[in-house]
Amino acid sequence: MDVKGRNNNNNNVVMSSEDDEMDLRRGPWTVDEDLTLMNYIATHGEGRWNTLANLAGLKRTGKSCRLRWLNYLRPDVRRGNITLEEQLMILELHTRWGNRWSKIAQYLPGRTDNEIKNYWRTRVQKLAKQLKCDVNSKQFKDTMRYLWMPRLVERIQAASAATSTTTKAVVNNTSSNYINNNNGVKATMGSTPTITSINNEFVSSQPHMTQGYTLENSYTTTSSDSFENNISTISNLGDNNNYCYTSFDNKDNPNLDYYQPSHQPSFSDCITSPSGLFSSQEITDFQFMEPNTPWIQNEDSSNIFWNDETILFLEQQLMNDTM
DNA sequence: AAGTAGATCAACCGCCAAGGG
DNA sequence: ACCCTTGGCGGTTGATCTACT
Repeated sequence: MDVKGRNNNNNNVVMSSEDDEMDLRRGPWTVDEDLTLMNYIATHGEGRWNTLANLAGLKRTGKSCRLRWLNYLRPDVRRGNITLEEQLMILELHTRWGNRWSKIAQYLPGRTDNEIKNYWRTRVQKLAKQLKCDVNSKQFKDTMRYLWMPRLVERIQAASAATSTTTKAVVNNTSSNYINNNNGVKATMGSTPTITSINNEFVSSQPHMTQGYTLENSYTTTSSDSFENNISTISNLGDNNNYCYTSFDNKDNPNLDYYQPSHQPSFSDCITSPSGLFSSQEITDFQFMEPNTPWIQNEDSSNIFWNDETILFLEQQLMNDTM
């Protein structure tokens, strides 16, 4: 991943006069800063971000450190395309909670609120614009619920059916990309530079990094939340048509008549992988799986969902509705 | 090859709530 | 009750990437 963002000009960081006095850095983080932050947190833990920034010797605000850690450096942050299942989950949760991105992110393992927010703004709002209606209008919401989401479920099934026969081969191919031993865990992505954890210390061989993540620790729930006990589980969608999309059970439960639940797996069953393609053991084998895997990037799943055919279809449906 | 427009997403901003003194 | 610090959130920006002409 390239270091990019605001004020990125060969690491020349723009500072306000106030920041200049404070000697605070802004703009894109350097690899050295990342390593400093990661190593400090590995040793001392997170929290008390302003103090942390000072003690770690980072010329950053506590807020900036917190954001960098939560959105980018955290080991369980997952990167890469939003999967079809995740898209469905986002649409579903957004109908329930609106723009409460952090809340939505809680149900998408490894995804940050920032990423979901970006997804929504760039994809969903774009589509609303293409359909010439307001993203918050009833018309658009109905279109999502009754047209997009069922269609998305179909596509998930279709994609899953196509890939299920090659799952094992994929596992074998992908696992060869990793080095995982007792001394260090290394994440690789083609020619992408790496950050390696050796004896609990992060080092970088090249000036960029990729993210590893563990799935099993990245999705948590609490028994006190009745909604979470009835969490919608969007998973196993391609499992011999035995897919499920179990509904929210609260009184303000959205109308989910676009799905056809066939069985109710346990919550943990449904979170081992977004598509349920791998067993728990197979997932465990990928402690540092790269994002570029078939069930994370369903052959550019965004295009499957947002292609011209789909847009045309939706436009026609909307036309019919308004006639 | 160069220019351009649109898409992406890391990072920042401002606001708010919680908690402690 | 008030002030200050901290953490968290949603909204926004803008540098970079990518696709297209």
